[in-house]
Amino acid sequence: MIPITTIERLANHVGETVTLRGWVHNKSSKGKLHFVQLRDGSGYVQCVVFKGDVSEELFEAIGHAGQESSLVLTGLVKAEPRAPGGFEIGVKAGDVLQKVEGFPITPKEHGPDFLLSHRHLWLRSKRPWAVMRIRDCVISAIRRFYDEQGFVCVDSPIFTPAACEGTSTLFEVNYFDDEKAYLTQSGQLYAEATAMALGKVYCFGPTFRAEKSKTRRHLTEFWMLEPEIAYATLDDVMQNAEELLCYVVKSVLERRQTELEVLERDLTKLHSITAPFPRLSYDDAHALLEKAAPGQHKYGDDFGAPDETILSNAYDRPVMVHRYPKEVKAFYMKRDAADPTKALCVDVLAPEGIGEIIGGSQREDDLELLLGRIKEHQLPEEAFAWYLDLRRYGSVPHGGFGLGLERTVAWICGLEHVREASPFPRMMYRIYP
RNA sequence: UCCCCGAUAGCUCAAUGGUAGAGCAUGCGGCUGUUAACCGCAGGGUUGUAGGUUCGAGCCCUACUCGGGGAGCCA
Repeated sequence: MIPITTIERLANHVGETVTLRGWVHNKSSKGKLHFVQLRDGSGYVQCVVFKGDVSEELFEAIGHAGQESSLVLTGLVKAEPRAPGGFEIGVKAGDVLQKVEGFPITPKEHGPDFLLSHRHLWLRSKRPWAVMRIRDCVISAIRRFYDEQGFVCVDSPIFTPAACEGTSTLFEVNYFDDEKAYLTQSGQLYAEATAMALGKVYCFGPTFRAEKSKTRRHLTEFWMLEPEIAYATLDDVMQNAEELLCYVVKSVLERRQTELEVLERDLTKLHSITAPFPRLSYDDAHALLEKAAPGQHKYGDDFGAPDETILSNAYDRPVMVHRYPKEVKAFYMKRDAADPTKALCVDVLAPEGIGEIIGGSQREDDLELLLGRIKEHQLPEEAFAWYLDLRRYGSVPHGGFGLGLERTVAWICGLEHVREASPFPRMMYRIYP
């Protein structure tokens, strides 16, 4: 009985005859010899078909099988230095399930519009393959990290009755009677409720922003991880974020080396991601900017994209900027007792121009102060009644953060644009496929 | 919402206002070590849409549509 295996596991089968099931990634023929670059989802391997080794029919069929033809091949696994990847299959038998002609995505250059319109097929290319496998590794590392620390995954709802922060543009859903509903823009408020119930929690799910943003850092729909920790201070939140990022990067380096090579990622940049990350107060960050680009940043304003670029380029690892002026931050953030003009918040800026990958804070835990802010921001008080209950019954210091999955993956993979970090990216002018 | 850029063969692009081209892909043929193979032959076009200027528009002008990059805002 010939074992069926995957390309990923070929190293365990050298010298054996195995069966692989996959697709033609590329092919070049040299008379009585076909080189088939086979892909099966787990990897890529070269299969060599000599005319004398297989039936006349199979040799002909493989000769006419274009890119993405589906086929099953059986052959001897050899270590072969001349082959890409180091292994090669000496094909003895097989079957072409479907012969394909004219697969649109050829091994040549393509523009972003064409590729995005063919995303369902583009995913079969090597780059997306590597990115999706790293994305998966990031997700599982995140879950493992929190699982090991005793966090409970409790997901927040996607439909919400009101805006979380009251500022962003939301997607309206017309379904619920007599009441407007929206797609969530953050699961945080609900995570605060579950943190009061279960202690240490996180939610991890899709998030929607209807902002008319058109940059390489923006998606209309993206995945966000939001841990929330009861009895945590801002320092605890920063430490947790730092540990998480180190754990995730280490995990990718250990488990996805081949994929990082496919992406030609500079590994030294990932190896330097170790604790401690630089911690910079807003005031220090402003001073740094004044020195680097005098007059560019106005004290009191939030940092713009050019400011963030300067700040992140100053370090070889993510930089944590904390204690922003309260005016530029959300209503639910607690004030710094040492300086009431500042909020106890932190933004983590990834290196290499990806920008903010984490935004977090210690939350306001005082009922009266929180109520005052809701009024100040002219938010609908009724919609926040349940949220205020959390400060009415056993309020404690607590905090958490939100991590943008696609931005994190884009940073780790060294991608130009976050859209490549999403299997089917949704953007302002793109909903297909 | 604002600023900048683009749209020509399936793809990536070229074409001084004067016969619309190349490479790749596709099909057929050749080749026993290819790595985006190579060689030969073949098919492939309402130049995004609508209007205008001109003897003549892929090229100049106007509007629109679609897309890309960036700003603001954010993860």
